[in-house]
Amino acid sequence: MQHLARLPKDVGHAIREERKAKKLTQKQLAGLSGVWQETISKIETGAANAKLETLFDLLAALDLEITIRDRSKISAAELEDIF
Amino acid sequence: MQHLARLPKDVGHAIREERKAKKLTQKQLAGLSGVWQETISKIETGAANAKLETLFDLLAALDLEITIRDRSKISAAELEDIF
DNA sequence: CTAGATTATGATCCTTAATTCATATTGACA
DNA sequence: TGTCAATATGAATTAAGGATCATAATCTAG
Repeated sequence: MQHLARLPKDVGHAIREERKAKKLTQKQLAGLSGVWQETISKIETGAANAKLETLFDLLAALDLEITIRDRSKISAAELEDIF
Repeated sequence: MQHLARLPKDVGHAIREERKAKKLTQKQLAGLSGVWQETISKIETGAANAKLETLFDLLAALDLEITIRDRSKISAAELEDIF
């Protein structure tokens, strides 16, 4: 799965979906990432405006990365449909 | 162009490259995004650990978006080579 | 329904980002 | 080289995130 994000809350949603897809609880992700469960909760629900470092700590623990690209680009989801 | 980011400084580099590709000065981007020139400088040079909201303000002004995906995915750069 | 796990929320403390102003450094170019 | 634009840096202030603890609310088997 790939997640498009244009707003901070999109990031929270993506984190939650990826965490659940990997069958991890917030507490487990906290252990893996070094970010507190309470903080993860706030980020996932959109109640926090996380810092980049915190975001990347979570992404690394979930084995995720981000790509930055023009909005006009053909979406990767479309490419995925092709492959 | 597409930029892979796994660390905060990668984001700064991407912002700088995209800003220059669009022939904008930091001051102009500041005007478009509402983020101060000084702050943009610090983010681009990696001297800041920006907040998500600030990042998205800059991305929106540059007409960029981010996607979150598994690290193991075939890179978009590779797909771009195909197309 | 109930117990235990999971997630959310609230308070305090500490740290740090962003703003703002001032200025220094660097870069481009006539 | 000298000048002006562009970028970087530093200080002070304000605002907000993250750590931490406590606990409430919610979800989920059994």
